[in-house]
Amino acid sequence: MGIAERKNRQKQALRERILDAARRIVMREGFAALSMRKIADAIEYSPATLYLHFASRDEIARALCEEGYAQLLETFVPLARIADPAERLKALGRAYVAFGVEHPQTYRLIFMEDPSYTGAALGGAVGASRKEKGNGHAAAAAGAGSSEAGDEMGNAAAQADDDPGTAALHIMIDALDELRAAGRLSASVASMDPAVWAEALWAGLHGIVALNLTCPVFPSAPLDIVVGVTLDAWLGAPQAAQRQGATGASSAATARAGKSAAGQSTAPGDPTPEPTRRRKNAGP
Amino acid sequence: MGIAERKNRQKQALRERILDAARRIVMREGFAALSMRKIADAIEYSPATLYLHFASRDEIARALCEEGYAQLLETFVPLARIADPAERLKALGRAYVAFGVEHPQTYRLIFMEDPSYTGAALGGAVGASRKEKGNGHAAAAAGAGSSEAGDEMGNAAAQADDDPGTAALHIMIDALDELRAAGRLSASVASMDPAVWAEALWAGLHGIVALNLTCPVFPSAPLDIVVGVTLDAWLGAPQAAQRQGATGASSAATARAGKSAAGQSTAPGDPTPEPTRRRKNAGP
DNA sequence: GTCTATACCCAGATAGAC
DNA sequence: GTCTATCTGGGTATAGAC
Repeated sequence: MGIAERKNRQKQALRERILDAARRIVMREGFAALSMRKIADAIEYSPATLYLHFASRDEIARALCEEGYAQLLETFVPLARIADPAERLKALGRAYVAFGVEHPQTYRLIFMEDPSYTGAALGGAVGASRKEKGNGHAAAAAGAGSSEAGDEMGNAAAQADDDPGTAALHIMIDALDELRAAGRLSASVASMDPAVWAEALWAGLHGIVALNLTCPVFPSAPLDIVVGVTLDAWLGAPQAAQRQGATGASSAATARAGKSAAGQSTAPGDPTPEPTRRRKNAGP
Repeated sequence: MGIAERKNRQKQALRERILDAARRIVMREGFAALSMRKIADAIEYSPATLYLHFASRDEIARALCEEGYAQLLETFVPLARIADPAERLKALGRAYVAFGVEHPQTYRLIFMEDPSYTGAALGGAVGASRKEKGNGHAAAAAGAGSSEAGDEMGNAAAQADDDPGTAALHIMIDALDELRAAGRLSASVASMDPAVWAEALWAGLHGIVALNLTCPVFPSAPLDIVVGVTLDAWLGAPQAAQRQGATGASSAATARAGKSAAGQSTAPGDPTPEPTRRRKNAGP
């Protein structure tokens, strides 16, 4: 019967309208300003109607988070095809920072707001490249040998069945594994546990984005420079360790970062810019 | 006349009680849960009374921030006396992370909440080691040569007249300058702009703390290990770059980090622990 | 200085008419 | 399915009595 299906379509359509409105509010005024009333107002429905589609404001927030992770994943996917693992990883790092800078409220929501939001889309992906899932917490420091086990399901693009957040992180982890397998890590970090290495790099990038969103005096140098320096520090400035006189940048890779991280189009298809700095009280 | 002074003392005392109560609420339930009503309730005064001491909730928040920065500075001061600049910088880094982990809500408030809070206590300190104050934003990348200018007022401990936040950051920057002057930076980072280097290191540490507070799956390895790896990456694992077989840690320095960052006493005199993870709705 | 009382705002969520 | 109306509870801030 087509009738039930049409009703279903309509229901889905309204659900999308709700999420659209919610996303717009979050992008404009930040997550704290998101309220059921405002959403209802924006879509010209009564507040009560929202509860026919979402059980609570929290559920809407969670849906927005998933969208955010998917959005981040989308900017990663094309970069996953870069052949050279080091270049790929650098491109991913720059894209990660660019995403945070271009979608500050989205980034805040999925990575800086609430542990339950951040955790929802991350099924314990980090630190367990191909280890068992379990809470690898206890003895993770002694797991350097387990990373070259089987290769089935290991390819980045094939992980789309995971949730987006996990998939995005796997793209990074896979690149790291390749890099390690190729023995291309700079001498000073080659001996470390890859999982720790990955988390430390992630922290570095997250720190750059987070400080940029919250700390007015950061960075004093252009953002791309700081990003380039961080990537070089972890991935190793290609070979020549002794070049001196270069003040801020280290290589062509960093120079390119200037373009890619500052420009607005890291990946195709994001129609919605968010205001760069959040004002104290965004509302009128 | 002693009468006016006594009244003044009483007024100051109540002000302190207000801040005490506010601090306790923030530590227990997070900044978002701080309200005038709750403070008034805690000190058994009427809400209206609070407005005789603070113009708004925001003013209370700002006062709490200053306290937070001062608290952070206190944990830095004793470490500023470590002679070796590399060791000093590592100790500072570990203390920084330890502070964030031990006082999550305080750290959130001063570094992750609102740009105006974070900016209030930071008079443009970063990136301008001894340069003029002005917004060194534009050409900061070309300033590698200006760091050994004059030494008057350059000593870390002498900067107590600055606001606490700035002073704390200057302690780190000074250590970096010394390290650079001594030519002790690892080869791969020796050629960089010190200001950029400092900001990137700061971002790395901030990222570790921030992810630890917000991302449930971070880190999978013990925190101290990740901190140690980050410090080694930026400060250089002392000399031996080729040691292999060490899985997570790299040196005695990292091993020590395990103790200092995990233990509860980085600095003397903080009486108030905060719950480690923030629950979604902390209130009953 | 301190209180009570209150004005005025906002929120999330639900009951029950249509 | 959608609405109106409402419950319940929170918040900032102020007026005016004491």
